[in-house]
Parts: sequence; structure tokens; C-alpha cells
Amino acid sequence: MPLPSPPTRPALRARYEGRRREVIDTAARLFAERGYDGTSISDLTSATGLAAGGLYHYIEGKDDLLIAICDELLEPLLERAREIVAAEAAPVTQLRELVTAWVEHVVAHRHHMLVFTQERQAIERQARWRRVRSQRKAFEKILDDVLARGEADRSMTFADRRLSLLALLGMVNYTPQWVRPGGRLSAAEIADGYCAIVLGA
Amino acid sequence: MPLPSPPTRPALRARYEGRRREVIDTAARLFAERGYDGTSISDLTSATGLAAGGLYHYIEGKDDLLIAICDELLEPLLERAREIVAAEAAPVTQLRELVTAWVEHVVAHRHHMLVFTQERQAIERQARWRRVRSQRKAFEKILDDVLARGEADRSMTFADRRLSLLALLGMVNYTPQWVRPGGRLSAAEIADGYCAIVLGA
DNA sequence: TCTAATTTCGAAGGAGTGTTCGGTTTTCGG
DNA sequence: CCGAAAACCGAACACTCCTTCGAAATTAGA
Repeated sequence: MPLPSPPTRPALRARYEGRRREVIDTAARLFAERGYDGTSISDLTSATGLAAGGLYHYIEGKDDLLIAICDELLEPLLERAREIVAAEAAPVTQLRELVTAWVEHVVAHRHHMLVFTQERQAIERQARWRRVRSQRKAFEKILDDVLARGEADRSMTFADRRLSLLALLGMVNYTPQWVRPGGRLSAAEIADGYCAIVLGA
Repeated sequence: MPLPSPPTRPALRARYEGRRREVIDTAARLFAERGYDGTSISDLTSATGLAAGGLYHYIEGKDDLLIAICDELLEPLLERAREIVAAEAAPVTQLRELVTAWVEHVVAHRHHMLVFTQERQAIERQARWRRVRSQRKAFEKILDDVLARGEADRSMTFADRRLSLLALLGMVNYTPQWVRPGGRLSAAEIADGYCAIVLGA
């Protein structure tokens, strides 16, 4: 199974990357709507305008799409999170920034996120998903560290820090199930609300 | 597609119901582990000990299993919730009782719950799931009413009640992803923690 | 014990799937 | 404008899967 060739000619390189992203985003939308297994290659061909053969120029296989979707979701988020905690700000400030960036990301990429949630069991179990799994864990560790620092300097108090972390994860991960673009609350407002709930403001 | 005949002889009635429940619970476990589409009928035959033909005595089809799993999950929970709010207790007390019953239920049937989460998109979309959908909505309405009563008599305060409800739904619905039987916290302790977070204690 | 209802079996059918591959069209670089 | 690289097509293939069905085995009740 040779990986489909990325072009060597420079002029086509950008086009290739762009079209690949188009394919991935379209797949994310369809997967979120109908489920991974509920979406056939034929569904993808009609949605992308590419024929089957054309599709396989940009992906290794159907399941490759799943990994690509999760990468596109987690990688930039993790990078942003690292930026935030690298800056030296008070833990409460960092938490607000983290949650805001996180909610905004999750809302903007809610299709990706729904796919991530749907296929979670497969992700946690299979070997090929190690990378995605470790990205998720790294992000959760960053969050936990901020909460720990806040608890240490008494700017935050938790009856059970671990449970508060899990509650926060639950809230944010559940958000894509109900947010609608142009809804009553903006992503930033939702994030503020979550912070207030977790910090007991 | 005639529904597989429930027996008329009384002595076999109980056996039939029991075996059907066995099949459903086994399916819930497998679906939770490998996903609905990742689980083949052949997987179900080896897990249940029944051959393909035997299986189809107890179910109408593979997707019938999904509905049965969700019914088994939501029906008793909804009934219990109605009992709790029927009794005349303070809103805060009712909320604690509701969340405790809910978390206990979710933890006890975490396989069912994981399936429910995984197949959520299909559930919300397709017509045949109307019943399950309305059960879910009814339960959420009960929760919202309790929060509203608490807000009305000033025993609870929310910056945004709707957001607090959604946050609570997120926390509890996410719980099956991380709880392990015999873990550090009991279901009741988790429920108490969630209540404290939502009520800002 | 006899029999009719019930349970179970397992091979066969039929539809749908993801992927491959040879060939054609389009595109870029010189 | 030419030639090679890249993009794309779509029919064919190999598979797996869910479901059906006629027959065999088991059971309960008279």
C-alpha cells in the first residue's frame, strides 16, 4: 500500500495540499452527519465531485481520513495551548484563555469534533491511533497542570480537582452536540460560562 | 418483515424475555467496545452462543438492537426521574436525587450509554428513533424544570440557566468515557461533585 | 409418551462495500 | 508548443455483511 504521491513540482504542491484539505473537510462533514460507516466512498465521490480513482490520489484509504480529521483537529489546538501556558500569566487567566481557545476551536470544527467523539472507542483501542491518543492526553495534561497551579497558589479551590477536570472535559466535549452557528451565545460567552461554573464564581 | 414471534405458552414467556435481554446486553457490550458497525452478526453469534438463525428469533434485525439498547437505558431512568419530581421536596434536594440516580444509572449501564453517545447522530436524524429522542427530551425537560424552580425560589443562582443545564448534561454524558467499576469515586460521590459544581457550592 | 409449539441450526442468497488499475485528460516547465 | 508529470476517470474485483429459510432438535403440556 504505497502512499499516494505528493507532487514534486512546486506549482502543484499547494494545489495538492488544498485539495486534500477540501477532501478531509468534506469527509468530516459527512462523517459527522451520517457516521463513519454510514458514509460510503460513493457518498464521498458525489460530495467532492471526484471519482473514486481521483479520491484515492489524496488519501491512502477510508480510515486514513479519520486520522487526518483528528490530526487537523488536535494539532493546532495543542499548539495554541502550549503557547498560552508558555506565557507567564496567572493560572486563572491561563485557564480562561485555554478554555476560550478550546471552545472556539471546538465550535469552529464541530464536525471534526463530532467525528472524534463518535469514533472515540476505536481511537482508544487501536494501535494506529497512538498519535491522536497522545495528543489528547497532552492537552488534558496541560489543563490539569493549570488547575494544579491555581490550586497551589490558592487562586482556585476544588473539592476534587480531578473531578473538576473531568467535568470540564465533559462540558466542552459535549458542546458540539448542541451549538449552532449564529446561536444565542458566542463561543467566548460559552467559554466564560464554563470557567465560572468550574471555578465556582 | 414480521416481528419474531413472542411465545404464547406462559412457561416459555419468561425464558424468552430473559434470553432477549441477554442478547441485548451482550450486544450493548460489544457495540460499546467495537462500535455498532464494527460488530458483525458473526461477532454476536460467538458472544451469545446462538447461531445466526437463532439470534433472529429474538430480534427483528441488527438495528432493532440499537433501539432496544436505548429503550433499556432511557425508560427506567425516565420513570425514576418522574418519581423523584412527583415527591414534594425542595428543588435542591430533587436535583441531588436526580443527578445521583442519573449518574448511578449511567455508570451501571455504561455500555448502553456509550452506544447511545456513539450513535447519537443517527438517533437525532432518523425517523424511527422518534421515541428514543422524545424520551431524551423529556428527561432534559425534567432537569430544566427543577433548575427553574430552584432559580425561582432563590435556592439556586445561575448566570445562564440554559448553559448550566447543558454543562450538566455534558458532565454526566461524558462520565462513561472514564469511569471504571471499583474506581476511586463512587457514583454517588461523582453525583455530589457534579451538583456542587453546577450549584457553585 | 405423544404432539404441537418453540428454539436452534447453518448454508445460501443478494446487496453493498472499499480498493485497484489501465487508460485518458489536464497541467506545468522548458 | 512539446513532453513528462500529475490529476482524474469508472468499470471490475474481491470481500464482507445481514438476512432468510427449510429442516432438525428441544421443550412444555395433556
